[in-house]
Amino acid sequence: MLPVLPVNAPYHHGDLRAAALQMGMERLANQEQPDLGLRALARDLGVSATALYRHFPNKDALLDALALEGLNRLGQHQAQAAVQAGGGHDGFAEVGITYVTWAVENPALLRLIYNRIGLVDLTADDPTAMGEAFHQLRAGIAAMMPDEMSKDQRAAAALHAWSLVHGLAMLILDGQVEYDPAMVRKVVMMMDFKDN
Amino acid sequence: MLPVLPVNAPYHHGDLRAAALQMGMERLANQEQPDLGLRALARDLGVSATALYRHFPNKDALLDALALEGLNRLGQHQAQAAVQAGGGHDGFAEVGITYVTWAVENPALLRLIYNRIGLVDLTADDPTAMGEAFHQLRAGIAAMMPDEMSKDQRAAAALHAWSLVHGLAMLILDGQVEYDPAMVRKVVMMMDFKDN
DNA sequence: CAATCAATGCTAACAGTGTCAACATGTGTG
DNA sequence: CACACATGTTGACACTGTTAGCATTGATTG
Repeated sequence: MLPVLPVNAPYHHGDLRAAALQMGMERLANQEQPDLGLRALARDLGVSATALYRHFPNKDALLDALALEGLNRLGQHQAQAAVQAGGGHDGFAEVGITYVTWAVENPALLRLIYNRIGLVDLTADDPTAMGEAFHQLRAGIAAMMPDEMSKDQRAAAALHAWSLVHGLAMLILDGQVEYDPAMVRKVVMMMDFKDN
Repeated sequence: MLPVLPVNAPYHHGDLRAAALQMGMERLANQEQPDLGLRALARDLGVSATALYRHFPNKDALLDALALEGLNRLGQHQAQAAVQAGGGHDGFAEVGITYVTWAVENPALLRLIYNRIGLVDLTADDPTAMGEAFHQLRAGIAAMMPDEMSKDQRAAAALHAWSLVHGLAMLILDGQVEYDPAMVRKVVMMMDFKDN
């Protein structure tokens, strides 16, 4: 939380952009409702509030950068879980459990990701970095669906699975459901794709 | 959006509390990202900003009141859907589809509900009105689970179903998934409880 | 090496917010 | 009628994001 001294200091006060992002990520990791205000961040960085405007056009851009970093971390985490878990129903369920677990361990970050993604036009011609990272996450989910399904079935099944784990994660994050790893496993394993 | 003249005017300027809530609900119904600021509301109500403090201790209390109203509407809507749909797998799926549809039609309100509920202590001795309304929604879901299940199974199945529809609704609201009623039906109908 | 220039940072200010204290006004009751 | 209380207003404070203008540092170039 104290001012961070970056290793690389190419400019007269250091790599402020990286320092700001690092401090933001720390807050997202350590606090349920982190204060990501520009002034508050700048204060704890030992810098004037307006200095951040040399690195981000506005507050939203800073939040987007944090969300992108989080999205990349989530994507990596999920991809790694996918190779470890292998295929089949149980393997896929394992990946879903991983998603919920990550959400529980990074509540503020996950919330930021989805808050920010909601504002991005995912159908734009020039896809943003965030749209790109998000697309990869989606593709990873779809790739795990059973081979014998038709294309439509796969799409529906992927959405079904994603909705389930995302909804469960959100309910836990919002405090409606007490977090219980055994319960999470039970609920996710319950998933089966009725062929109708 | 213009100043609202209440029918009952028991005090010298009218029932400001009801007028504020009504205006808030209108904004939640008509705008994706409604401005629920105290000053903005008061301005459009034709009243000074601090007047609202005679009816709500602070801004959060106003938001809570709006969320409670939304929660009650959602609960009523779901209860009605439950009696219409009847029992069984298809009946339950119908109720789930109703949930998603309501969410799509009331995006800002649903978001407010879940944002506010996250801040409520649902295990408190003196349950708030919101905790109460929320508990009823939960009970309604659990009551629809198949009779032949054990208590634990029923709890898991209820959470499974709730997670699915809530997650699907959230993904649509956040813009990751295009809203398509047929797709929603397909995804929800896919639900089946594997007995493991 | 010295001069220039762009990158980076600072101060001051503006509009907006939630909130409090003090004052004003209308309403109902003894 | 007079009093008390509920309600509404004004003014102020601390906070926020943001912009304009000025200062400083580091890198580049003659």
